[in-house]
Amino acid sequence: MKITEFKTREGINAVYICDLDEPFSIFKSFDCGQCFRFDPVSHFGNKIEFGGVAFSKYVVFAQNCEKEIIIYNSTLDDYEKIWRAYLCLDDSYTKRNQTILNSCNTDHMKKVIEYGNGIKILRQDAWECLISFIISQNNNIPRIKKIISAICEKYGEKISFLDKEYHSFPTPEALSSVSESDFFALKTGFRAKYLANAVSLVSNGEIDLVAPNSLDLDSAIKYLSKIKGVGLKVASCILLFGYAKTESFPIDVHIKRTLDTYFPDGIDLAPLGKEAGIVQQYLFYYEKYSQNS
DNA sequence: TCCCAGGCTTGGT
DNA sequence: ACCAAGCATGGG
Repeated sequence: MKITEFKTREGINAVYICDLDEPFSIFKSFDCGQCFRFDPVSHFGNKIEFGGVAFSKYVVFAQNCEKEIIIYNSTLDDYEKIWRAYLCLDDSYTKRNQTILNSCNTDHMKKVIEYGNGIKILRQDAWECLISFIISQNNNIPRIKKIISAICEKYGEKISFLDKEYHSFPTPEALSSVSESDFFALKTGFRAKYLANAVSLVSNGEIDLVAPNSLDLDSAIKYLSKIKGVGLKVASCILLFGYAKTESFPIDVHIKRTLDTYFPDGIDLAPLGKEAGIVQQYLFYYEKYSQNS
């Protein structure tokens, strides 16, 4: 893996990473429904570009071949402090894929790993995941994105990049004075009261978002379920995407369909261990996006 | 018009 | 412990 910093014609700092140890798909990783704040863009003329805000910074992740990544609007320092972990570049999915096949070597498993190869579970901010996945319940991805974007525009900090304005995801403090009816006005529907409850529990300290880090999966699910609107599935998503608990296996309607079809006797998660969440993501991506599903 | 969407809470057995 | 209804909204 080789990393260099450069400046674009526009004078924007960027980081170029090549000779990756394994394939990485920016497209799949940002298209697979795990994060709601990135969209395809075409600022710099690369084959694939996804732009969005994470950790209060606007960035563009770009790619022309599977063993390179370009991060625009990032310094080497940002890369070390934020994006390396965010993109999960210190975690070998080649090894994980092998571990998966060792304990579950079915035709369908081989197929979904192949189809989803290059997906990485992004290490997102826990607070953003909490709010985002409360919004996600009984909802579809385009509308989830729309609502989150509205919340950021209204309550986030302005971030400008190439003459356009973007917005950070608002902090708990920034949302602490937002009422249920304010959330309702943003088309969150019956989730408005859940959001108000989450904001209040986090900002008054009854819920400590650092705590789940030192809890095992089941205890962490119980802990987060104290928040109204957080049940088994939402908690599982928050822990998988916001706490890097890759043993977490969220079951939504797509996964349910997959399990009914391909694992009629149920799936044994124990042998999958820390790979269960990766398997879940491969299954989800195949079920939702493959023509053959 | 009905069905579905990265489900949860509530109130009934 | 399990089950169904209800919940807001928008797109197909």
